[in-house]
Amino acid sequence: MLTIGTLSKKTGTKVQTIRYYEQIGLMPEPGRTEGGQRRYDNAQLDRLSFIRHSRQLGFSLDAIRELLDLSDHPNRPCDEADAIARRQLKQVEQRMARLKALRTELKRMVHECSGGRTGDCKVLEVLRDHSECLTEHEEIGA
Amino acid sequence: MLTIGTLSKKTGTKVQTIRYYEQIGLMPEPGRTEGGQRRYDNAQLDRLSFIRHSRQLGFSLDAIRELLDLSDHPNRPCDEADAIARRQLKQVEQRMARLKALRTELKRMVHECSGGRTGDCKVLEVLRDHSECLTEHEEIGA
DNA sequence: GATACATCCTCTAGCTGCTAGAGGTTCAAG
DNA sequence: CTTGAACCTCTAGCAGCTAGAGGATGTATC
Repeated sequence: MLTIGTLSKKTGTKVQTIRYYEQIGLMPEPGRTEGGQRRYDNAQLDRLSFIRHSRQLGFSLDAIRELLDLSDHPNRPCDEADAIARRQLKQVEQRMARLKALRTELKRMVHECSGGRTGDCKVLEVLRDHSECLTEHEEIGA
Repeated sequence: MLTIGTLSKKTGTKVQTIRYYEQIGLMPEPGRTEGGQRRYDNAQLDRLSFIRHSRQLGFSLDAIRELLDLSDHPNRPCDEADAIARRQLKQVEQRMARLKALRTELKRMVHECSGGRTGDCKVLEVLRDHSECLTEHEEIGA
């Protein structure tokens, strides 16, 4: 029987976050002591590890909900899990492409700054005038 | 004299967002008509373009606040603007590195999935057991 | 059995950066 | 003068947590 604190340490998830996962139905309601404190078993530890690892790989909580559901039904075909992972991969690739364009632009800004007064600062100038950019970049909402 | 809608179209910023920027003090309070509607001038259009462009380059609203302040004082040395841009560049590079590790892992997961039942799905298996990962990856909070 | 104190509990509010909607007013064209 | 698009304010919501108040519990030690 594990306390929430132990679970927290074992998975690297904050105590508050574990309670939050329970609240949104991602973690099941655990057993309680007479005094009302949560006690977990190993299955729940595994589940939290799964969640945590999926988060590290960038999956949304909604995607994780689906993945957990699939994981709970070993006899279903796994196309769906595969599709979710592919979707995630695609997203990651898109984000990388956008970041690449940003990096180019930022590098250029920084390299051209000559260290004078803000009045002639290349960094600020570029921000003032998008037409000075070589690449299209659209980071907002990434 | 520009309406908020015109400003919105010219900069690609939603009307609500412009009002939000005003609320948090990023945009100045504009003049108003007798009836209470906002009217902007070109200086304010420029300012919003600056904000918008900076957002596209991934700067936080706090960073933009600093950059705007620097831009308003052309006689100060521009080291600071340069530092903010360098910081941003560093962040972008860190995020790219993290995404790269993720991509590797996701690719591997997807390629190894043989299309059977969820019980033997490689995707789910990897999520269950971090030790199957080749790389360290820590996306959370990216 | 008493005491200390770390850990637990619930609840509310806050973070970033918007976005959406309700319910009502103003402006400009015809 | 009427219509209808665009404006106004206000509140609440999104993801995914995180922090803090104010109090109860569990366990180790004496």
